[in-house]
Amino acid sequence: MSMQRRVGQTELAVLGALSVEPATGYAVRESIRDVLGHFWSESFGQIYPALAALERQDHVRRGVGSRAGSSVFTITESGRARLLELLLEPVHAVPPRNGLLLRLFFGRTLGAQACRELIVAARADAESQLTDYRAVIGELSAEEQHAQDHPYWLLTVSAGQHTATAMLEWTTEALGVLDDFASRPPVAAGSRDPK
Amino acid sequence: MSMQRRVGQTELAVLGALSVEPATGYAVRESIRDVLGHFWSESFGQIYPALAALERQDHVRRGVGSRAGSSVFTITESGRARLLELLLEPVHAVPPRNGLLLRLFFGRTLGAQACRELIVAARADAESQLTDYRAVIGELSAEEQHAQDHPYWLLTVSAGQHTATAMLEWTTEALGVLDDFASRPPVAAGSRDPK
DNA sequence: TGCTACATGTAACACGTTACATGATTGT
DNA sequence: ACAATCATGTAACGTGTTACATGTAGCA
Repeated sequence: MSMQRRVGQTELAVLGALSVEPATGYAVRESIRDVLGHFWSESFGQIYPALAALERQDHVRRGVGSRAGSSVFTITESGRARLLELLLEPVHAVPPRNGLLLRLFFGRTLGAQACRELIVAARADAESQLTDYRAVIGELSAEEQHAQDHPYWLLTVSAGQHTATAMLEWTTEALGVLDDFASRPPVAAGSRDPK
Repeated sequence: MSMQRRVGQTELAVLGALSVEPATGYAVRESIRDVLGHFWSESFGQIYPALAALERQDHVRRGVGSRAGSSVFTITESGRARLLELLLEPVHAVPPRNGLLLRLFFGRTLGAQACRELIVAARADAESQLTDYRAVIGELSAEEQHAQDHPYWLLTVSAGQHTATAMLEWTTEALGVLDDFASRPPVAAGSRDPK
């Protein structure tokens, strides 16, 4: 009944980050960006208020940091319980908003050339993602700290790899389709059967 | 310099929908839901203000509908120009927020069983999507109206198929990994090499 | 000396959903 | 008569980003 402010998913991400190790707000954002970056993001504008709220509820405790004025937050027992509670909550599906596919859908208006460029960019994107994933796997195998977490972390990387590979294959196919178009004489107004 | 209200991507989706055929606000939402549903969504709260703004800028024109009080919006020439302009704008990448992968990342805390359930649900999701895509392709080949658009529309469906297939394959792999865990005796505290 | 990275926080803004208020039309 | 669907619009709310204001610490 206590009207708790909903910080929603941010609370989960922040508590999760702190469950790995204590950190400043700044460092929380860094680790979310660097470690969860492929499937999650948070901004300072969310993180600091979330930390303040978590502190009020005693889910994290504020300690003095190495630098003047900086605070190191540590997750409490009640924070770990809260984290589990949040993890067990149903996944809130975000409504899809894919700007690339939206543009492609109106490809006739946009023009085949511009579509081609969009797909080429998507292809480059998928390739650079795959490079990133390989690097992440390398870093992961070369660390002993959180060995028990590794199988789960690798699962999330694998999801990214599957998705990026799928995008790569799709762009190849799509470019083929588009090239077939380009090689066909344009049918401006009337392509009805000539009786 | 005219301080135009940013309706952003909604403007693009609405103009796009109206570029196919004139429609009421209600019908615009229906077609966005039914046709672009796999990669886009809009709510009434966005659509009606967007239509009003487009009308003010003369990008659409309001006509009387078949029902009392209903308005049928038709895209104007300036509206088509605006649509092309919006289509040419760079794709605004949305920051990633994948609740499934976030939970999986903290799988050690969440527990192997709950992770399994999440993945099974994701699998069912991917399968139902694939069924949908096949149905969409069927409907598409059985219509002559917008034949010139079909290649582009099929491209967006193909993207969905590639992604859903990738998810399906990933879930299979992930369940395998998780089952390997479960069959191993749990290592609660000390798994250091026994000297 | 000055740049960059570390660090905290707030305020303004943009965006999007949900719920609400209202009513006509169609079919049973 | 009543339910479902079509139809329009607004208001409240939640959430998330960006920009701003402020300052410290390390290093070249």
